[in-house]
Amino acid sequence: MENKRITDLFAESLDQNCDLSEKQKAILRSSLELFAEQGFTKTNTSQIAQKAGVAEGTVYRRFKTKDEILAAILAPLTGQVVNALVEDFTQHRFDVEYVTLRDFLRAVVENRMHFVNENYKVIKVFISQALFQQQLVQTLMGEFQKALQENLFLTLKNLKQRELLVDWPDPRIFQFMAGTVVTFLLRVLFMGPQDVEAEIEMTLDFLEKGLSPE
Amino acid sequence: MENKRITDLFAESLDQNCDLSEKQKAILRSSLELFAEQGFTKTNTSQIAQKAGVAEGTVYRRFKTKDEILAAILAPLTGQVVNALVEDFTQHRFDVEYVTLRDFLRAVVENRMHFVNENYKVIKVFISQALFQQQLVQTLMGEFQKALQENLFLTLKNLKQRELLVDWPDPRIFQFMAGTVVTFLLRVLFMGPQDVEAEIEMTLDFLEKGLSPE
Amino acid sequence: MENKRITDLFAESLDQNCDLSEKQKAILRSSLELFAEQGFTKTNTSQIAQKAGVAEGTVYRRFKTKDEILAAILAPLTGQVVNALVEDFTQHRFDVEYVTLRDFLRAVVENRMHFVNENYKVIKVFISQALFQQQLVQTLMGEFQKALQENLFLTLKNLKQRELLVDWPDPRIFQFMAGTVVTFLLRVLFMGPQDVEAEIEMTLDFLEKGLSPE
Amino acid sequence: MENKRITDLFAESLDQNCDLSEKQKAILRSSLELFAEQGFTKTNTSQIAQKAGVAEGTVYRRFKTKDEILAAILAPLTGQVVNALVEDFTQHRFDVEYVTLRDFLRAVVENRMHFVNENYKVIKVFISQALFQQQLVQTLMGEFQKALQENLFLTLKNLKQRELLVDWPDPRIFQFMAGTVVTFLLRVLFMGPQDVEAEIEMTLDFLEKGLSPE
DNA sequence: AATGAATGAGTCTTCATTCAT
DNA sequence: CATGAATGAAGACTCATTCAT
Repeated sequence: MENKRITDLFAESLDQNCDLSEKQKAILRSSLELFAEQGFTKTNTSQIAQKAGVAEGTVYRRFKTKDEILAAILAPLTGQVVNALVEDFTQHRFDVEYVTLRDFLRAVVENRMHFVNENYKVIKVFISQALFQQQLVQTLMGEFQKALQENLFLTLKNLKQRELLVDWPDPRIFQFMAGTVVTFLLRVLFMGPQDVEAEIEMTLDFLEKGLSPE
Repeated sequence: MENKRITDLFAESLDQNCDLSEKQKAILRSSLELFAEQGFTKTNTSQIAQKAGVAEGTVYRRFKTKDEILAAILAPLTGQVVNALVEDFTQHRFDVEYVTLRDFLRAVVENRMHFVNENYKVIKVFISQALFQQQLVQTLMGEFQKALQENLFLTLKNLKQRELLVDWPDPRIFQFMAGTVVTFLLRVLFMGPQDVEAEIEMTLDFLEKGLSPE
Repeated sequence: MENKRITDLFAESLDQNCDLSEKQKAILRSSLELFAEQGFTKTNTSQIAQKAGVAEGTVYRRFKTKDEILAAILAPLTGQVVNALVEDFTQHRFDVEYVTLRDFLRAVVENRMHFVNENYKVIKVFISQALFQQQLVQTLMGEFQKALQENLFLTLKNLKQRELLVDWPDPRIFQFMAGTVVTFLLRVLFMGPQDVEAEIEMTLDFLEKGLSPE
Repeated sequence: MENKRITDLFAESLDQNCDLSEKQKAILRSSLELFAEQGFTKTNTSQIAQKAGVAEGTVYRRFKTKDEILAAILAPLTGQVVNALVEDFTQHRFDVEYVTLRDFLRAVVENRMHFVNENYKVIKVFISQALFQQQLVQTLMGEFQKALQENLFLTLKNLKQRELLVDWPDPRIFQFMAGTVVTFLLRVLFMGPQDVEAEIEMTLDFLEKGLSPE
């Protein structure tokens, strides 16, 4: 299922990365924990080494600098994940799968909420860094825009043609959908994982109402 | 206008604070600038002093620690601002001013967008701190909840009674409205100030549609 | 009486010093308090100013440096006081006054104990400085030796001639007498002023026994 | 010989402390040297590092703060030493060893003079700190009192029974003996190590005379 | 004369990074 | 490969001293 593909991003990403030894994986896992808990700058390399159960020198065998650890953690986000995130909308399935607008909205929003729930630590670290590094956002957004164009927007076009969706510009529609996920993200970031099931129906009520054709 | 009350928070806060000398204000201004640009930990006190045009020791005359500078910058946010942010909705005006749902939504959303546009630097610094300091969010949210209860939710009740607003729980309605502002905020944070006028009407279209009575 | 002359050295010294304004005296008084409480290096000029009730700049009007304050406090010790300390033994009085060895010992020891009791703060500051400044001790000892030669040792000679005192070298006799005062001083330094009357008789018992002719 | 047990405290303490590396011992040695020469506050960490031949950061690997270095230097004084200092007087030996009062006095005073001579730097640092930290004295004195009660005072009792010692209260007798050592200490502190042999006999003459039974 | 804000050299301390073992 | 002691550059903070008002 596509659900699988986009959840638990970090653990999977570690497992797939075969050129990392067990210790090196431990280092990244520990780093993520600490960065998410205290922030990047407040975390020092001795804490990382200790939590990973290795010597401080060992950290520097694979990662030449502390920044390289951060990069290794954020890499999946800017790499394969963006694709996974929009991959749901490949043309071949929307006719069959999205019979109603709500079906479509549910697929998109629910999946992203789960993604947020399961990867909020990486996201937290990413955001804290992106706030002060324009380039991080640029890169991610560039990838994202392209992927949106080639996938989500095609689906939107299809829905509009079938008169299941209001006839507004694609970016605007995307923005409103994203808004509900972002709101959910904020709650997760500041209060920990939330119950998706408890949120999803009311969110769909609102989006369906706001995005139905006039 | 109430518009004035909630915009350009930091500048106003500096002006009103009479127990700050010109140099001390310069220090806070420079600090905000640098914190928003590079983050708190990446900014060192010599940069602050240099940018403010004072000696490093001068920074420490008024502010005993670097953290105290940060606190002085964030103080207005958790203090007067929360109240100002919800103060607009005092009972005595909604009958007169908010003839339609769109009137109400416009007042709320437009004002918040302007606020975001003009104070995004303080907000950026606040968020970067709040990500790793639960307490900051707790405090702000505590204040915010109370203020919402006593102001916005009363207005919502009134609108529902007049059948101008869908009959959903107050927090859910607030969440959707906030979602659009938060989305706007993200754009401002990562790409700088945006054009409110260009955004507002389409946002209102969406909210009005999604929040009208069934 | 000579008792008066050597007690409460510091206050008297301040009063006699007519070229000091009231504020300047307050500065010295506060400094002594603080130096005796926390030590010289742990006391900063702002504390001195605050305790004296003046501005920090005022401190530097009369005293060019912090060290100069210290010097002004210790000056009496190396100046007039040494003389006062040995002045008791001027030749013209010992025949009359010191009928017995115990009379003599009592005069010397009791007076010094009172002196210690009433000036222990200055002494404390002096010792803490002298520990790391050979020169301070050199100066004081130089003065002291000379004064001893010209006064105390003459008395000792007289006592020996009258066969009231053991026939040991003068410096050795002085050393034993001083030893009892030094022991008293230590108690005062570390535990605050002591009861002289409670100590004096037993001390005299010991000294009289140890210094009587064989 | 018991002589060994109480002399050259600091060097012995370093050697016995196996959890200190050579560099760490060098740091403590250099620190003691500098503290004794200039005082604690006037000595900075870069001086310590330089004198020890290590980098400044190395100082802070083992000792978290500058104060911790001081504590590490003074630790032996308040710990093992007090016991060693009074341990000489265990009951089983005084009958045999101290045939005369002078034997006893010689053992006590001579040993302490040697101790003072060989450890005056630590003592100097201790005193400079104790002057402004009551607690240091409290701790040391508490230990000392107890040890005196259980050792020295027993010996005094025995000597009195054998009518070799004047029948005065124990603390008073101790005070007079200590007085001669303290006087010796002062000379060492302010003028460097002294010749014990040259002092001891005349000191014993005096003490023996002053403390013999009437 | 008095003030107290301003100064900046100097201190303690941290921590990313290196390297001999 | 792994270790962890060693490094030293850099940062937060202090405080004696100056000077315009």
